[in-house]
Amino acid sequence: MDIRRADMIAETLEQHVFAGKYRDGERLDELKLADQFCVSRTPVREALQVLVANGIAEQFPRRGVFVRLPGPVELMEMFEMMAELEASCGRLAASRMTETGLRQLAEANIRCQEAIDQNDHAKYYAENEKFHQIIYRGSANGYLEQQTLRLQNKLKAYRRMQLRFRGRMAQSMAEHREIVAALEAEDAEKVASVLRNHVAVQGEKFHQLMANFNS
Amino acid sequence: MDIRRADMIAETLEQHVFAGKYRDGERLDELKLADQFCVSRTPVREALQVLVANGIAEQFPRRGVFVRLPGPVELMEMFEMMAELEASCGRLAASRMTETGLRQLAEANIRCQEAIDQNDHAKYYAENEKFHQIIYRGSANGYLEQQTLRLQNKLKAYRRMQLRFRGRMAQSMAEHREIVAALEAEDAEKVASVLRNHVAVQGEKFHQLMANFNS
DNA sequence: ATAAGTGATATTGTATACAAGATGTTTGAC
DNA sequence: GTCAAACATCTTGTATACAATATCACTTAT
Repeated sequence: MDIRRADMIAETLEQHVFAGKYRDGERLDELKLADQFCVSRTPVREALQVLVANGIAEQFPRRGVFVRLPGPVELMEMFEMMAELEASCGRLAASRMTETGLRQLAEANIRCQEAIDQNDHAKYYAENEKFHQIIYRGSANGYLEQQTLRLQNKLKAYRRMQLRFRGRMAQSMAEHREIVAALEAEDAEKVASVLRNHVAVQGEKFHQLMANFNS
Repeated sequence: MDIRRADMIAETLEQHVFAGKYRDGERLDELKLADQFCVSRTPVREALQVLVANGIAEQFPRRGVFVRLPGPVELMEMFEMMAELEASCGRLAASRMTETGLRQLAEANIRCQEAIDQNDHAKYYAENEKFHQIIYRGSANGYLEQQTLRLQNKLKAYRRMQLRFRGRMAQSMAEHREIVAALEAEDAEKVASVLRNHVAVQGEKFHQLMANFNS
């Protein structure tokens, strides 16, 4: 699909940054990257512009482009916004979710439960992600869905940690069931509040991890 | 500040698109733009990459970059998301807004009222914008604030129309007072719901305009 | 007359060349 | 020995050159 190498480079770099391959503030050397990707500086520079536009890197004129990883404060803010977006999706989905959507949610939940029974963290993580994405879709607002997916993707790397907490998967599962029940009852405010807390707890768990890490 | 012409070009192009200087689907000719800005294609191309990354234009490999204006459906979706974001800001601001913030809100409202008394639409528009931005700031979440500002800016051109409705300014003003009262009472849910409706009505008014326009 | 094929043209994508400012080092003065 | 200034080097920003593909017009065959 993508003939443009610049696009492929942008995508690859983005993944690398999210995967933690670069330290915060690290300079993205045009020549090195050009060498790495076996291209000239031109497509690399176009890719860097995209990273900067997406807030993944920062540019200082005539100095270069530098990786810009979110600090603890910004991360908490992102988690908080994620909770708000999910709550909004849930609120709208309460009255808009189709039968098909509800069925998909039930199916996703079954697979989540399977993952718990098998103690398969990776599977739970994947199925949990799908569960939430079905709700975004259920908002019947393509723009909101897209923006929410973007932030979900940005937080992916950090969300992964928090499942390690003892009993978190089981609790998360119970919350899923509560969410589905509220959606079936079309109780918009209930859906919103449960979802908000369900997601916000991730931020708090993450905060805990950070605190433990620093002590 | 900006030595990079590519950045200036990107900003200018963005403004031009928002100002309606291009039709939907119009191709952004690299050579013409290079000529217009008196530069080579290189900085123009880097600017176009930024527009594409920001969703203002779409790129088809080996075909070019095309302006991508939101259609009626996407616009309604954007307005709806705006209402949700404002509600979220208000919810958080209810418990976080400082005394200074509340005072600024009161001052902004005074200037809004002045604008109404003078029947000065432009002034009302500007002061109303500031009023809302104070609430974003009041959320004490820099990330959320930034994202909300971005969407507010994107919708600026379309929001302008809806003030033309008879009596809209006065009604909007009354809602502002209700919002401030709820913020002072630290009633998070009340703030959220009033703000949501206050913003959502813009989308509905816009919808009306579109319908009238098409008949 | 229409449709398919072929060639000319135009436009994008990438590489290279050049210009200008930032960085780092050496030299010299105090 | 330290600080500052001049110089060398490196890196970014822009222009130009080249390669490859899409577009369009024209021809030709059915």
